[in-house]
Amino acid sequence: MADPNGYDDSFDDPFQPVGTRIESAPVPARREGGIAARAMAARGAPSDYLAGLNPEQRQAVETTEGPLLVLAGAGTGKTRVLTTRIAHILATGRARPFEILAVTFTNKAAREMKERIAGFVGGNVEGMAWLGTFHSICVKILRKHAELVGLKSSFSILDTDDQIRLIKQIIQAEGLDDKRWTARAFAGILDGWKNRALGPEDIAEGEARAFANGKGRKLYREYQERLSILNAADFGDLLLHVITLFKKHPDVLKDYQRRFRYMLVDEYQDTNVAQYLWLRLLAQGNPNVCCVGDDDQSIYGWRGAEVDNILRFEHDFKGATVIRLERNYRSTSHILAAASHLISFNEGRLGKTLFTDFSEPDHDLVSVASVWDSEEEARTIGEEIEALQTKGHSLNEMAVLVRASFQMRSFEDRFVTLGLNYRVIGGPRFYERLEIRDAMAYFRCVVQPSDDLAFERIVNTPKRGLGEATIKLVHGVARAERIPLMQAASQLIDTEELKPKPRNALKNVLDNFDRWRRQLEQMKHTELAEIILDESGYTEMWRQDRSAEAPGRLDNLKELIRSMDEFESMTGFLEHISLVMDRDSADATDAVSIMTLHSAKGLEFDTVFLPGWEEGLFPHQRSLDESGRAGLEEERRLAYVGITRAKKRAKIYFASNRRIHGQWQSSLPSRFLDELPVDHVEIAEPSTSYGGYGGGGYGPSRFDSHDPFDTGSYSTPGWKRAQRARSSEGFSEGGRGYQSARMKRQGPLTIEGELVAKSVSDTPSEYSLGERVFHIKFGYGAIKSIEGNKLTIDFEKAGVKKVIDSFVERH
DNA sequence: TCTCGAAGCTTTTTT
DNA sequence: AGCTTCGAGA
Repeated sequence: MADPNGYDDSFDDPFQPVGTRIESAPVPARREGGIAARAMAARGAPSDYLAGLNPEQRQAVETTEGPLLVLAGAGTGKTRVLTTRIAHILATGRARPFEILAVTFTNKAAREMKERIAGFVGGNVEGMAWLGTFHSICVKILRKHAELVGLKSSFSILDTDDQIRLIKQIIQAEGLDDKRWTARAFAGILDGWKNRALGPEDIAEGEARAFANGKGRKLYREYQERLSILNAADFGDLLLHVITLFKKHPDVLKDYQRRFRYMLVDEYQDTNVAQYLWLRLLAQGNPNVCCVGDDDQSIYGWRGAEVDNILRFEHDFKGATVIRLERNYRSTSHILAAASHLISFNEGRLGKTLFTDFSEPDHDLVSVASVWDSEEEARTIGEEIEALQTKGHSLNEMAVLVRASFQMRSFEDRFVTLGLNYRVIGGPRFYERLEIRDAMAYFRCVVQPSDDLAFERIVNTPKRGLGEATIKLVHGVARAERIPLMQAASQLIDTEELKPKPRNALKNVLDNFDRWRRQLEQMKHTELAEIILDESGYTEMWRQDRSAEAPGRLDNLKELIRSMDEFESMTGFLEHISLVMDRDSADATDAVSIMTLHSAKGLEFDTVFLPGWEEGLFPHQRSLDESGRAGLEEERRLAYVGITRAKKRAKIYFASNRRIHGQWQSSLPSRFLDELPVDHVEIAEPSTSYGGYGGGGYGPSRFDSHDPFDTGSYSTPGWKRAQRARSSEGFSEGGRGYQSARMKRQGPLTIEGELVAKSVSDTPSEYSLGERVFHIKFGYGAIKSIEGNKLTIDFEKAGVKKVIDSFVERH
């Protein structure tokens, strides 16, 4: 990324800060060799980039004005249209690079788009400042206007892990049983709300009550307050804050509306309500919105995507043009026929019919094979891969696409024994690893002393004897004084609340951070990073660790520092990481890919293996339980995505027996098998002696009597969960007792963001000299001197001690 | 405060 | 079955 800080307008961008309205946009001096200059130089020869487009694609590129929905079926050249369109807008001088907003969902997609545009325009895409993910664009906007939504421009971005830990604290602070009401569960609910752009005040009463005996709304509110104290935003907030900003500050919105002359959204079927609202606000000033997507490939409903957005496009954006791209350039006619027939079982589609000229008599039919269990499945697929390999097919052109990641294991096992190269895509990501997150927490504490979550993570990693008891004290001070943990800790070590051992340990940690913070300015950030990990004892901790993973972790830490080198500063690096959690795994070796169907979207392979087509696994039972018909349709789209990944060969498998959660279960073939067109499918011969399931062969009649929506509903996990939830309601009014004493000191929860930065001396103690007070640990005593919020007290039993005022009570 | 054994969860994933 | 998380004892 050329712009590590994400909010640095070094490009030739006449951005006007809020308030200074641009009445007539000044034309900036064009930089020699800049993207616009080059693009405009290419003007007059549009045929260059338009050549080779089919009529529909060309129309999609040239319909620049007004709302446009491009329904791009699988393999119809969607990305090509998107990038050519941008090139076209630039080349015809309709807009300058920084006047185009182009949104994608993943960083990978953004990167690819940048590369391809660069290909058209000749190298330099720097000027495409507003090409990125929803989130990265929001961050960019927010950094500029943070104050308007109650944040400071330096706000940090919480990842899922931080979020869960924070929620957990809030649930505990509420005195709720954090087992019954798990942080994870609430995070999910919260996510749902934020995806729908609902603030604490907007959620429906019923929904707010459903969690934690009606405390849902309160928890939400408290969570948001904590975030603002921490000067942090979670992923959902990035969008929501921008929406709020746009709504409350029409002048700011207007600036952006004016700036973005053309807007493009990729994968529109994956947008959620918040993203839709975001786009709508921007589009109010300017109708040139082009959304590209495929309703048949909407597979992220479970994380808030609204297929409705794409289905309603014509309604929402008046006068919209709809263009269908139906000519498929990827797959054989058999594969297309299979996919099309399958997806036709879905209702409520916008409807596309993919076609291709790519049809030869020797093309393979889509194959369906029955196997005994997952081991045989892996064995069979392994053999087929080896057979193809001997025929000269590249492993890179083969992929095993599974429904759930636990299925990957049997393939890995098998491929290892066969000595077959494979790579797993989408496994645990680099930046999610424990050691990386720990290291990052150290860096975060250095850069942002108020990053409580980071501090908590590493105070006692490696072990320093700073256990729960000590942390609780620090927390107490922080909460009472409304200051960050580190600041609270530094106050605490001036007193005698702590025993000498933890006190020294804590002092040591704080001194270290102070020193590192000073070094930050003098030293190269990579060098400092190494120093931090060394001096903190973190590296040493893993060196001492005798477990098998330890050496790998040390390698990862080295890799982390190496990757920091690409960034200009620690801050730039941290920003990048919080938004870009993926890592380029540009691996040159020839290998079979193993991945989930979800992560396969957008990819293509000559040969695709689709194992595990069994009822309960695919379609997944939980999807059916939770979302009924809609769930089934989404699963079907997933099947469609799977099949359409194949260029030449699609091979489907189902096992009669599968071990799920350690339990062997016999399984029925997926209903999706019956939805494949007989003419384009062959039933593969059982490759091993005990092939086949139950009665042999699969027949369409099998499921006729099998309505998934009224069978066995009393034993499904969903029903059981519902039962459990119901029975638990009512008698969990507990958590009384010690809670009330604690609550007293918390005071009002409405806080101005600035209070966070307040230092001790500003808040004089409410106690007076000579006053008799009670301290939980030291007992009764009289105040001898006051220094800010630190009191020196002569205790009747414990003698003279220095303590913090929030730990004593008047008596 | 740390370490070990027991007890719970396990769909899909990005930012 | 296997991984993480939690609670009891050293």
